[in-house]
Amino acid sequence: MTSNISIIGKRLKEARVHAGLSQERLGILAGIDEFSASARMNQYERGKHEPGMEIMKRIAEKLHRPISYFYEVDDDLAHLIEIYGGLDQQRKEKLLAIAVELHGNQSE
Amino acid sequence: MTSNISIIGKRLKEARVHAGLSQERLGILAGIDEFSASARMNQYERGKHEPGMEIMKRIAEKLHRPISYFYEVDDDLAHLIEIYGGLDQQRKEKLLAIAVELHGNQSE
DNA sequence: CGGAAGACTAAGGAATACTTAGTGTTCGGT
DNA sequence: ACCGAACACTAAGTATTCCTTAGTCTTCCG
Repeated sequence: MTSNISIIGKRLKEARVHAGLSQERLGILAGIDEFSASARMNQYERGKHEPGMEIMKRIAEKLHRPISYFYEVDDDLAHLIEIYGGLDQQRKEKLLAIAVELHGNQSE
Repeated sequence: MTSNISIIGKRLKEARVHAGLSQERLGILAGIDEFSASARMNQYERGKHEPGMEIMKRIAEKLHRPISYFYEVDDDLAHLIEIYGGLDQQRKEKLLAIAVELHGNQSE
């Protein structure tokens, strides 16, 4: 069992397992034809093929993560993105405001 | 002149113009062959074709943004990602800690 | 064991991206 | 206004990658 080669595969697996879905089921939920869902999702997860953005958007929805999560290579940033996606609107705004402020007083 | 159809195109253009680069120059910097750099970058920016993740990584580097920035559809989150990318390590950690905390006291 | 469920793969046909060879467009200089 | 340069943009064909099909392999549990 070799380690994951692609970032998309790594993120996909983490989020799918967390959601308690099989590769095939997730693919079907995302609108992939039932006869190819298993193969396609496996190819994405193993890094054999890269999904297009349209299907990736639908997968992200079903896994309750922002789409950018699946493309981020930095684990800390991926984590930040994941958390942001789970916040309510008020806290999203607050977090963004804090980020802007942190950025501001870095420049001077 | 119609508006941008793809998210990648929109983010790409914003970041490229901000960096003061031409489509061709950016493509060459990202390692694309000089004879096709202009066409390819234009196709990405107009949403005609989708770049693979490898080339997208190199483009992101040259534009000093995290790769996830180019895939995020939510403008606020894209902004957060952009800011995070520009912070020093200490502030990155601080921001992530704040996010974790915000997430924590949301649950109870 | 036998069956079911999930993970995974090779191979070929289908779809998409990349290269080539240009045409538009904009703008500064004379 | 004209010219040239730089940049933006595009059609079309070839090259490359993905999607579908048709399975195998593995694990688990009755």
